[in-house]
Amino acid sequence: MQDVALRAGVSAKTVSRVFNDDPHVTEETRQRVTDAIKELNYVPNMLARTFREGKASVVGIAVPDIGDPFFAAVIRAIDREAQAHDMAIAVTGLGDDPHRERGIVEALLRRQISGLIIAPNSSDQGYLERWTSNLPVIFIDREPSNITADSFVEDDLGAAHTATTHLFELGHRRIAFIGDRGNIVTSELRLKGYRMALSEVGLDHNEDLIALGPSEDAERIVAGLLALPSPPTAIFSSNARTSLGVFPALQALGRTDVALVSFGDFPMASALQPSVTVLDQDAERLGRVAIERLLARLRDPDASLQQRTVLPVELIVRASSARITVAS
Amino acid sequence: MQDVALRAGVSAKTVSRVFNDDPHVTEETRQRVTDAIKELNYVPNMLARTFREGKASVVGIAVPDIGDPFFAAVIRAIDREAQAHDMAIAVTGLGDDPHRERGIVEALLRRQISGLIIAPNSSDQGYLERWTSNLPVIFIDREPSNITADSFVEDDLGAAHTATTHLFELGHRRIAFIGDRGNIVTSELRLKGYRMALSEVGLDHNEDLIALGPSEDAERIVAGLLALPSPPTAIFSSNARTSLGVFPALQALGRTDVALVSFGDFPMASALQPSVTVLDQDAERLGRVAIERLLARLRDPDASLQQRTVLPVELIVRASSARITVAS
DNA sequence: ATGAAAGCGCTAACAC
DNA sequence: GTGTTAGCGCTTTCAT
Repeated sequence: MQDVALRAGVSAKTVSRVFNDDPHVTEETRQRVTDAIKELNYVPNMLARTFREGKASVVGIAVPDIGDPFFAAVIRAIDREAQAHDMAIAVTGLGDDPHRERGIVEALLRRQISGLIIAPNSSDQGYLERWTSNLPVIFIDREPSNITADSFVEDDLGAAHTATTHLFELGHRRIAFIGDRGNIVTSELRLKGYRMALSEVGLDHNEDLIALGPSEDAERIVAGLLALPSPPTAIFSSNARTSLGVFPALQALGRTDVALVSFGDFPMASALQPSVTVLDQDAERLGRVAIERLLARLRDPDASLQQRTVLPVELIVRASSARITVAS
Repeated sequence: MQDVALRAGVSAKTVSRVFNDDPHVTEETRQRVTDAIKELNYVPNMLARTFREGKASVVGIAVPDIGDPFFAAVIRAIDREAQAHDMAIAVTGLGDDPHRERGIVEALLRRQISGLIIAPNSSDQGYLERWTSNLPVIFIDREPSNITADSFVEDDLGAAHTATTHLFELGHRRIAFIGDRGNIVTSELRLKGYRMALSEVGLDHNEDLIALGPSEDAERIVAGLLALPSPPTAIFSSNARTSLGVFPALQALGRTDVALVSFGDFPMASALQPSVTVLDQDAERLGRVAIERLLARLRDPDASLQQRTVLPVELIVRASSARITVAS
């Protein structure tokens, strides 16, 4: 910058002014500076600027798995909006181990990001307390624990309830629940919705029909369920990751007659045979509302906004839960 | 930091030393400082540190579409490795318009990132010239244009050739090519491989069988192809995005008898009926080699490493290109 | 309209 | 083993 100033015969401050479109610069001076910038190929050092400002214009994003189509879509939506506001996004995958969450997230926070959007993995975000005073934190997909912050979550309990009831109404009486460990609290809510629905219609809780395990084990889990003395006639797969394993497993076993509902849409769900009934979460919208709230908090940290927002989840009925005859 | 120093009765530099595990500190002093840090809840300002160093320990990643399962997987692989090296990743989506590439990428570069991994969209990266002198830039998925840099690309031409030949050997004589505009150069290479294969076996180039258009239009495109006087008996879909549209389109038309090969694997490809033959690109590996090269360049900018690496693409034959009778 | 000085938080270089 | 000084590139404040 000094070089530019020298070359243009002005002070560093004037160069700075030109860059920031400060109106208090003569057109002529501006021109001289602009030329010098061109000639020297000068590029302002963003790092110095953000350092000075004490905040990087970067939105931090932490999700369990960047590769998950759902989160990938969320990230894309956030990126789009961030770009429009000259902000960058720093993304980090939390991975499977809840104990690593804190370390990974704090590594991000140390970078003085201007805000954080997080889909947490662990069941305690108390560690964020010390950061939230000067940093907007928005929770998505999952409620925060041991801390208050803005959150946008799906109606896990309600949607699971809807799906389970849907299967019951089709005549199913033995409905299995398959979950993984990707996101413990969310899974629990969905399990709760499932249980609640069964209770309401007076179906016994049959714990054998509840199978939790890593999504890679889907095939084994499905096989186990179907080998039960009283096998399920329907499966509620509690997230898209498991569904990606459950469907092929059913297919491999030649048991596509077993009804299936997936919590979370996934690519090709409608093209499979049978097409798969899903609870659609609308990742795009989730990302959008999260970044919008983040920007709103940045503008006015103390604005009184509804803290907890539950986004509706839509049941898209397809062939995998068609009204078919159910063996009793 | 001053506060901590004061409280511990030492100088700022000593605090810095403690943080950086400088061995030249008495155990006792170290303890006092550590205590003070705890008490004051002091968190070192990453921004100041990186500013001082002149480089942010951030890997920039620019891809056409963050939501694309392929790129999402690449990003995940990079993130994993970056985390292990205490680096963050700043991701940005290039979008559909090649003209916006430069602006979006330079916005990233201005942040003094320590390296860039880019899957470019436009056909001219000359604008990167001025940056490459102090910044390692790694191209993935696509060769750079008008600039030399490390690159890791798939064997687009060869794989397209393989797929086309594969279809020919199954007896197909009218093989359509469907492409989109997501990544122009890559598409062209694949088209070239397709044409080359057809030439070699002495098949006329029938331009009617080559359909380019946005992947959202897949249904219309497929319908158009099948409505030709001499419709294709096989389709080569030149990327996963289009395949995601082509398959459902074929299904909707009740024409799953038309053979299909997809350049790029996609979720559920093996569970569809018929399961879809794909050219698998191994996103995971691509991300890994890219970040590894980036780190190598960071360590030694002038190391002599093979600049252009072509990664093999594997043809995974499934039912959609089974040896079936082909109407002539 | 422009400039001079000071400082953001940190650390390398050099004392002591 | 510890402290002092200086400066990274920029912008805010206050002069001029």
